[in-house]
Amino acid sequence: MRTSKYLLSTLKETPKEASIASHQLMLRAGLIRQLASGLYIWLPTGQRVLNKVYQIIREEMNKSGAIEINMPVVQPAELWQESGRWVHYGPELCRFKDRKENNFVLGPTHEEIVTFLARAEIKSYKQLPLNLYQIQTKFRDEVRPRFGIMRGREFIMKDAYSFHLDKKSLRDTYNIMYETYNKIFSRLGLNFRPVAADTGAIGGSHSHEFQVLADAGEDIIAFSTESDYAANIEMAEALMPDEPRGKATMPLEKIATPNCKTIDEVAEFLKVPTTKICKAIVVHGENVDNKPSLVMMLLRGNHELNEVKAEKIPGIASPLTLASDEEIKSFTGALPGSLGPVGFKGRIIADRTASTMADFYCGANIDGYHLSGVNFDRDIPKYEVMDLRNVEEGDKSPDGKGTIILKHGIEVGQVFELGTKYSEPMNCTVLNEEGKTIPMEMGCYGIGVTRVIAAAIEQHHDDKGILWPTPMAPFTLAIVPVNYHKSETVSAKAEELYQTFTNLGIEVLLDDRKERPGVMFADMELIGVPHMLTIGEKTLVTGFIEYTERKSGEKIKVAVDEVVDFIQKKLA
RNA sequence: CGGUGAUUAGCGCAGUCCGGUAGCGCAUCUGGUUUGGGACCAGAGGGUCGUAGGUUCGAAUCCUACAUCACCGACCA
Repeated sequence: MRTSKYLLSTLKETPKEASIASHQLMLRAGLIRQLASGLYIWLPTGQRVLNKVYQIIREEMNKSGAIEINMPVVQPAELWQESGRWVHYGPELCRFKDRKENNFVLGPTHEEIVTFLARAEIKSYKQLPLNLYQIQTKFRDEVRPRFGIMRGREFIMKDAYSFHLDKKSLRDTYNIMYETYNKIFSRLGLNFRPVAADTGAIGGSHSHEFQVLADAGEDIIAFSTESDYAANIEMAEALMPDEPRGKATMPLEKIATPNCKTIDEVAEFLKVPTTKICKAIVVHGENVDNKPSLVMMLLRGNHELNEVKAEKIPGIASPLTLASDEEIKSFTGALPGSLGPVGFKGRIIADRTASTMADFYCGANIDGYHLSGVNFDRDIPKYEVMDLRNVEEGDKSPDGKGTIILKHGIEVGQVFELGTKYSEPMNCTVLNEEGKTIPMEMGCYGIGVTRVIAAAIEQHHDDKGILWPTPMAPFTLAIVPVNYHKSETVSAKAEELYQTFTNLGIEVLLDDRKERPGVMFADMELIGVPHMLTIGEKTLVTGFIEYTERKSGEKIKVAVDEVVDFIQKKLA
């Protein structure tokens, strides 16, 4: 490719809307342009990177035995009604009507469609197992799209769906996909970790996420200092503290805490640490007489409620819903800020750590008052104990080995065992060896293709621009001729090398613009071409061409007639 | 969904308080000089000032509504 015939579209200045490195660099290097919130156009350089990622994913997916298909973005609502997600998915699912007033959705994922396909095409266990994949556009109407391509509304995903006669076969394919994902992300040059994960809106039982470690990541991953334990914080179990609960020594007393709403305010006012205060959160439980019952969750003052854990508790409304001020007032007599378990008439669930507190402080269920000297059993006769909180750094690792450390991660892939979550309601069945009709076991496996690119840049950049891992780079070699338009020697050599390398199948970008060298160097570095040859008349007459490695910035003088060998060795 | 802020040339911004010919830097185009790290000189083109109303002789500027975009927050009791 020649820059003169290409759309380079680099920017000298950083657009103001971009706050993280990958977003800034993707705009500056001319990979993407924003069309509207969460919607992006892929420019030629970005498209080349996408193609690289597609290629690697296809190679590894095909090697794993998966078969490529393509399903529509626009999907009929009926299938979503069958699976139950028409009601359950929420406003992220973009719905619309066609001219005949039929309901449709823009596919945020494709379980319904692939299940429709499987139930029509697969009749016998002899056709199983089968793993189908596609690389295709998804639309999710995110509440808050941000960080450029990292959380867009429209994005490209590789999604695979596998079908099985039994759970063992499903687990086999799950393990194959787990290994395939390890291979794909390794080939892409990412520093990543597979971690135990929640199944979220997709549903199912067993799941891992593939997380690229980067400070800009929106997820938090819990690792053990000693073992290979790794889990999304949503899933990481907080163990029961080793130290048993202390004895009750203080009497229960009511104390005025005017204008103290938050734990911090109460702690400040009473001059006690937040670890001595009990936090009460009231959420919706099961419906009673068509009205939600209220459930109080208790946490130690410095801990955070883990919504995923809370939502999974039987009898808790899903999605997790906080009770409104009015509901709380009419049930307890007080507003949030003064709530506590003593005298609370509903179900009470205490976090494991909270359950070991003694002589603690909590809201009195009277506005402006708290209680001191509160103790379980004595003052709170009936309560359950469960794991409700987020783990924190320094907690004991759930596998008993070492302690927890937390890191930010960008989720680039996830693998699920779905079981029969879709096949059962959608009647996707097969005849087994005994001729009996049974629902197929299903797995699903996704890679955020566009997000992979943002994640790679987060991990690989410097103050000059992107440092692509070679397999992802839009071009492998840049040729920068100095005075291309003046010096016949320079232009002849540049053209000759351009032809030679192109014929060798190397992706070369020849910068034949009428620009000063500084401009060309800056652009090649910004878009992150891993290898660069600078062709200048001065070095040429002394028999050398200068090679620069993007990553290290190291410059090497290479004899003119050795340059082709030199580059080939570099790329080997 | 809540909070904050923004919207003026392709990009980054000034002008708005105090109404009176729409500006600056970069980018673009032309000519010239330059050519190993984002050059210089001279000239040129490019704007429904987010949209719709209103006030006024006159609105980028004042008022009202709406839209779009960004950032922060969403477990706080």
